[in-house]
Amino acid sequence: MSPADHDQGKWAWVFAPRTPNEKRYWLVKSEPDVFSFDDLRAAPKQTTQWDGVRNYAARNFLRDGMKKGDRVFYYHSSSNPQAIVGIGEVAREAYPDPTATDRKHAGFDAKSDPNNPIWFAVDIKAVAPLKRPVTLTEIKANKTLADMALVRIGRLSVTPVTPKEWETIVAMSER
DNA sequence: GCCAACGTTGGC
DNA sequence: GCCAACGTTGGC
Repeated sequence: MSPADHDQGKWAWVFAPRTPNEKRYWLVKSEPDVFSFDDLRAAPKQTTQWDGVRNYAARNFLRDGMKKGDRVFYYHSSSNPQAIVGIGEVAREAYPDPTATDRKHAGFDAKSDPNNPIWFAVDIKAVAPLKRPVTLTEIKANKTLADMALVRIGRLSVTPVTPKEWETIVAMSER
């Protein structure tokens, strides 16, 4: 798929050309029992390889949308409560997901040819925890956030966030 | 190309 | 633990 394939459709803005120095925003999900925001902060260089994405829509956001320096909300799923708990940044843009071509790895996908990979990873680095977590309940209760991809397409592990949504949630975390 | 069966995610 | 909302697979 080439970037031109993203020109149409609902998410075209996510892939559209950027103005100089434009930063975009994303949300990534992790189960805290598996890898929490604190785990990320404790990792070497506070950075981890964000691999294991096996959904094409999420893959496209990750591979074609995310650029180095973009900010990401770090969301804890399947936890109590489900909430955005921290901010990270894209430390390295998309590269072939090594877990997809590793026969011994649970994420192995026989369809992914190492010479023509299907699945991609980025590196995510911790920036700072939110002053307080912003819960999914609060997000759903806020009309400004009704169109947020997190709410609309809940099961995706990588979703875009608009600047307005970003601002709104950061403000919520500060009061 | 249609669609039923199945698998996965993740909120509840 | 249940189930809604998908995406994927494979028979036809």
